[in-house]
Amino acid sequence: MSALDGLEVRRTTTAQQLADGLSERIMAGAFGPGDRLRESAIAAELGVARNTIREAVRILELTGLVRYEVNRGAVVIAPTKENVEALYTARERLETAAAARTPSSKQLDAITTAFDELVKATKTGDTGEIVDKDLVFHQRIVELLDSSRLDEFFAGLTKELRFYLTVLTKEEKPEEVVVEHQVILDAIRSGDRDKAVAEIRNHIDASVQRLEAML
Amino acid sequence: MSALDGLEVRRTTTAQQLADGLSERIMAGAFGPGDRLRESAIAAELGVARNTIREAVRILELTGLVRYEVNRGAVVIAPTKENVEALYTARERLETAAAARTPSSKQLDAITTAFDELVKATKTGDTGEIVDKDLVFHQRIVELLDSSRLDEFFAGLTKELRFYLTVLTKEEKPEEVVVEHQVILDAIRSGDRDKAVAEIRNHIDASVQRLEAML
DNA sequence: ACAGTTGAACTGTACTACAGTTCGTTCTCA
DNA sequence: TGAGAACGAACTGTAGTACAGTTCAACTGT
Repeated sequence: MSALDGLEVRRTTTAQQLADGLSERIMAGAFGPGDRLRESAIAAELGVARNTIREAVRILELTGLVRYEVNRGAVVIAPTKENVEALYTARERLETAAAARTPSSKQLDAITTAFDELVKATKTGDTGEIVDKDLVFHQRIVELLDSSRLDEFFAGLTKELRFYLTVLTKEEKPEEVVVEHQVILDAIRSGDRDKAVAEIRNHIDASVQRLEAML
Repeated sequence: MSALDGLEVRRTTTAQQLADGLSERIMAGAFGPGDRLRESAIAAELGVARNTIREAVRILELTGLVRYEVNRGAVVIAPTKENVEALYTARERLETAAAARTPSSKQLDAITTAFDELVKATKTGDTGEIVDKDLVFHQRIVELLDSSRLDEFFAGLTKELRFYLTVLTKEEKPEEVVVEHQVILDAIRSGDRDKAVAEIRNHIDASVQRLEAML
């Protein structure tokens, strides 16, 4: 801990801040899936130049929240059946591969802590908070793979996942959320790798099915 | 097969074309790793506006070839020890997870075909060609995961890998390349999943070690 | 109903301008 | 002579304007 900790002066660009802001708004539902992001409108509203908005949107593309279509600009990704399936399949492959590995004690701690925070969040009843902690829990699982690149990739998926997870979580009782994750945590802690993999597969399959039922 | 197949008019933007062009040049070594991409210079040379170059470079960032640093612009990724390790670790996790799955006969065919093409390429002696086919072979393995999102992610890694692989391939006899891959193919075809995983791990470990020896 | 036309809205790209950063070089003073 | 300050060129980040080409929905005439 240095005396200068946290003293950091704007190590970021306007475009990056815009990207963050837009990202939040999109997830908050200000733009529905499939909507176009109109550059001039946004630029005018936020008081920045259009090219800056364009850069921000390129950053959003990087995080997977929007896709570019030629001459139509940026479009918010839509939760088609195919998208959801592709997303959850990738998740399943990563998490099960992760669960098949032997965790270090540090990693085990991290997962346990994440679970505790999830439990705490369910008590507040704040959906956003629950979703956040839910995602962190799964991120910690993926970290068992010991691969920074895959961690980053999963973090990208996470942004999209939050979309869907928010919907799911609103439909579900907090206790259920806790139980589902408790099972996974227990399986991992028990050292029974096959069980852990199976439980994760379960959890994800169930989510996909509930999601698709809604679409 | 429609009568209109292949009839497609410029379904792409200048920025995209620039990104493709720059991408090629970077891989051909026109820019060394760690070099900065100077916007005005490139814009002037190619006769396009600076903001268009900026967009092109953002696309390059998307494919992972460059990274942005605030107030320094785009920098070609450098092959530090950490980078190489992170890249190859991700590769190893994906490919071994893939090899642990049971291939469909179609997937098996695809891998076999990829191998045959690799063999053919080694006979031409053209390094670029060999590297291409090598990468395709591994891409086919990853496709065993049945996840389009992971396929795309791996394709991204591939762009970076080509860098390193070109170096490695130049140092290696074509017959060795064939043998190394033959072993993997055989293991997969034999249905012995553990062996397949082990051989892949082997192959990748060997590559990393040779690479790091060079750095 | 429907093919064709039109026009507004918007994207893709170019050009200009300037403040703020970075970084190598020169200058300064001990 | 050498550490550090000051300078300046080169470049990035952002703003703003302009315009050609595309999309799309409304309008038109048949």
